[in-house]
Amino acid sequence: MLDIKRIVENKKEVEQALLKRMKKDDLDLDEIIEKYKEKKEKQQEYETLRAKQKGFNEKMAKVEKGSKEFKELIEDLKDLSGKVKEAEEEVREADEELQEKLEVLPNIPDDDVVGGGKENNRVLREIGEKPIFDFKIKDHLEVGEGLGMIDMDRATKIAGSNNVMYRGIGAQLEWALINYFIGEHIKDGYQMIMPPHLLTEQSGYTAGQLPKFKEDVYWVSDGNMLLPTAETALANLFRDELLEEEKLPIKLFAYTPCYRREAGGYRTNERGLLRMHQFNKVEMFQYTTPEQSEAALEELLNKATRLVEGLGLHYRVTQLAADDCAAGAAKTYDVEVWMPFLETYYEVSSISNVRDYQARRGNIKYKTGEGENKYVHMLNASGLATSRLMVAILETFQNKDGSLNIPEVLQPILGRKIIKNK
RNA sequence: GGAGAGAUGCCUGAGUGGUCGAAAGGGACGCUCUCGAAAAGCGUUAUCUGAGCAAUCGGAUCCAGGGUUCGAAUCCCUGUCUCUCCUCCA
Repeated sequence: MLDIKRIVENKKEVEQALLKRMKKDDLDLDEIIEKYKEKKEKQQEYETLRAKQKGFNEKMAKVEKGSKEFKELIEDLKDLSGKVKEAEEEVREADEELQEKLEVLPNIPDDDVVGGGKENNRVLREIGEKPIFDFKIKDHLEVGEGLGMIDMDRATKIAGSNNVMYRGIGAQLEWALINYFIGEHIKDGYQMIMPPHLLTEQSGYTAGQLPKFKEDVYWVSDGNMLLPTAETALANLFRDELLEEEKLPIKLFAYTPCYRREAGGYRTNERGLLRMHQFNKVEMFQYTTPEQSEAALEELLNKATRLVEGLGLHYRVTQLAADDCAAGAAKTYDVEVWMPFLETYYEVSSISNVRDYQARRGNIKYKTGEGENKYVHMLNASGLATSRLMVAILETFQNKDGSLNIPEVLQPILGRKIIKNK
């Protein structure tokens, strides 16, 4: 949610920034400003009438109940009461219309975010090198199924298509990844959260997934939704709360499965574990003051890249163009890992500064030293998406004989260096 | 799942349909006193929002949303949450 005052006061500037991620035809700030003015006018009208009405209260209390004067007053006031109600209704309508227009606007991109969509994403750096194989490599499914780590057929049997089941050492490896990330986040002073997976509609709204992605999340019969990412839970922790400035930044992380309908269908080449209805992800999250949020974004990016590096995988960092960022994000980095078989990079972490966009929706503020209540800034970052990394690991560390080397950092957790068929 | 009770300011807690943004106590903060502290006394102590340079004036908020009424913290309905008892359980 954008600040209506900012739109009114800096229309040109806001418009220019939003055009980096919106088509001109979809953006009509004048209409919004018009609505805002209309609402304010109606509000004035209502308040004047209401003040008048309240003014009579004292008099009514003093006048004897059954008296002639009393009855006459009531007749007059009935008329006024009707007007007050009408005015109130008009304010409500105008405000609703305003909110509707306002809440679909995406966040204002940061100055250093370029306009346009995916095609304008910028690769900032590539780390490590593409592995070279002296044999014909298999894709991750072949490696994983060959070693009995993944059982797609039975997963599909019990849960339908686009589901996966890890088995034996495969399940252990996935779990070891999660453990590795958890350990690193705890070392860095992040607090671990285990949130509920079934969230209310309101939570989806605050996080910004609703109403836009209503079709993409799973709904259960009592009206709650299955979280599509732990971000949805973490972004709602302090909803309607006033935080203490000294407590900021608040650094959190959570491991949860992420549930997504992926209703739009699958790209045909996204075989196997690349896109699933349920995948594992560790999510990092920060609540900061506006002054702290830029440094926090860099910190989160560093954390994410360090984890990938720890695994010994080749990756690159890109900065997303305005229209490729999630609607709430003002600036987003992606960490993309190299998938040797597909010969493409795939996102394993998306690191976003949402600034006060979610805080406005969720009414999350902090008290400054001067006693002023200000919206917090919020940041989210995968740290990391384990199911995707599994793909990269299976493809990158495979050997000619079908066995798989285990990344060094995971060896102590798993108690072995290599996975092979007996 | 069944039965009942409740939701009021930073906290505890009172509240009659009108003069209630709300008693009282506590806490916190400030001042007086003191070398300092304690104690005591006095005072201050919600948020959002509109107009105004300002003093100030107006509106909203007693869980949320509807309703009744000239007027609602107070009455009615619905929802949410909390607590107690029973039931069921990992």
